[in-house]
Amino acid sequence: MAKDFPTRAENYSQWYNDLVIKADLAENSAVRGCMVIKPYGYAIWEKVQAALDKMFKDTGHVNAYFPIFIPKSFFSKEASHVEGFAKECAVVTHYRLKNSPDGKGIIVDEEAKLEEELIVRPTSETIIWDTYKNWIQSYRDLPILINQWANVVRWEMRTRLFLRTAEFLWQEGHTAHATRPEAVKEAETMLHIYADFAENWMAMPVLKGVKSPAERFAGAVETYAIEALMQDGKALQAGTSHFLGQNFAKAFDVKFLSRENQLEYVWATSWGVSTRLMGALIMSHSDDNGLVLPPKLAPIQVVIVPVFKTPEQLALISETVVPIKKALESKGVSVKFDDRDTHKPGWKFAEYEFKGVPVRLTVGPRDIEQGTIEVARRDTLEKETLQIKDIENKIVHLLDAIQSNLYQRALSFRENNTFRVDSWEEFKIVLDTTGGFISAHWDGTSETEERIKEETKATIRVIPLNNMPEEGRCVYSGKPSTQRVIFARAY
RNA sequence: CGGGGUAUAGCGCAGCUGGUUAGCGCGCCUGCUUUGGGAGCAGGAGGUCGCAGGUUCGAAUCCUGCUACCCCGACCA
Repeated sequence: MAKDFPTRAENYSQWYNDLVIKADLAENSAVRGCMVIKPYGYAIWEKVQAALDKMFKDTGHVNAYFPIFIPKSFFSKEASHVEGFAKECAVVTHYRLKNSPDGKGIIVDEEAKLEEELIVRPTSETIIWDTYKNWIQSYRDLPILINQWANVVRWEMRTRLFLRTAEFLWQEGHTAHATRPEAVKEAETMLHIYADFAENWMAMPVLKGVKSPAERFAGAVETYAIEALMQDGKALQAGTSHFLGQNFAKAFDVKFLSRENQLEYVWATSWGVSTRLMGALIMSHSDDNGLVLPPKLAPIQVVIVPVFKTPEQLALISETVVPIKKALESKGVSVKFDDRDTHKPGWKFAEYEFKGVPVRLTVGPRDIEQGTIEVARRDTLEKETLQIKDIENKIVHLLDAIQSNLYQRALSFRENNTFRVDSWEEFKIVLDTTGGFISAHWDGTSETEERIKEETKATIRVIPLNNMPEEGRCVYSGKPSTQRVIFARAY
């Protein structure tokens, strides 16, 4: 048990906060609401980026970069978009500072006021569509399949490391298409890529679906989302993909001549995942002993801890261990051999366990004598002593086993915490006891959704894709319903 | 932006009904013994007590103003 670390049962929220800090992932900065992502946390993010970036490129997308500043006037061009973001924008109004007349410090030079204020991007649809206008004249210019990796700013009232910060890192894809079906298909393709990444890299099962109109992205015709269930029974929106229709094309006047020589508006999508995925990753697998990382995203997959008293012993151990390290690395496994003599083995065990390193190998004098090695896995905390022979292949298989065990564990947690509910009483009981996903009938109106939110803080997380039609009565209003939707309290 | 709270060593805190030299735990440094689950002992370094002003012989302690942060709401990827 890690010292000075709360259990999940004691206080889930504090457990999360402490974990992020003590596992050295991130910390609060001098700027309110903005985090410093520390090297270990950033290394995980880089793995996330690398995997996603490859998936995007494999599906024909290319990267580009657009400005961090957006002229204020751009924002007002799409009505629902501005309404959605206006309340959380950082605005640049001046471009120069000067020495304060009273000699104390430095002040804004009022003479250096911008003609037009600049918004620090909360998302880039507007600047990008203003740009696409110049790039698109013909159906031959389409599709445009661009992604950018960037930082964005949303001036949130209350922030939490990774889950909600005023500045965050993300990728945003912005595509332009000649036809509606092609754009819809793009939005769905990207949703499936996100789900694939969540499940196969993060080992995090997700529900795929569309958002209700009330939860839809500002400016979208349809918002697709992947939704994951955290260990405390709350839902987390892990990624969104939007079919934007022709809303932005109309707002920015982006038209093209079709094959039929018709002037038409362009169809659009946008899609994104953010550093919030880090929060999802942490809350999906970690335990009361600290972080638990799926091998595919762990910066260090295997750590080797030598047990030694003298430099001679360490040299002897190194002779055994260094070839193992090289053999593993040649199989694409990242290995750290921690031969520091400034920390004791017990300290290192605790340290790497807390940081979620999937596999730990321990080699000491006993092992050298007997040709063995101790293998400890982080997910189950099991230890066993194995013969060194063929250890590389055993480790590679173990990493795969850990990856799939984490997924299975998270999947059964979700299954055990998903409830089919048919009465309002039961609906409230589930929320007040276990939490989790609630599959219930909904009459399809925003009024009912709003009432449920007011009374229980639960919202519709997704209307699942490929939902089976089912006659029923709305769990709240009792009105006829044609399908079940997923409710939960959410982050 | 409403309601509550806090500010003292790198971190977490005590001291605060005015009174010596501001203390404790963790961490850090040195030495010796240790090293297979966060070692022990000894010694040591580290502070404009958030900022500005006031009361007083004397202020971390009392008063006023400011600032920052935290918690609970409203808002949210």
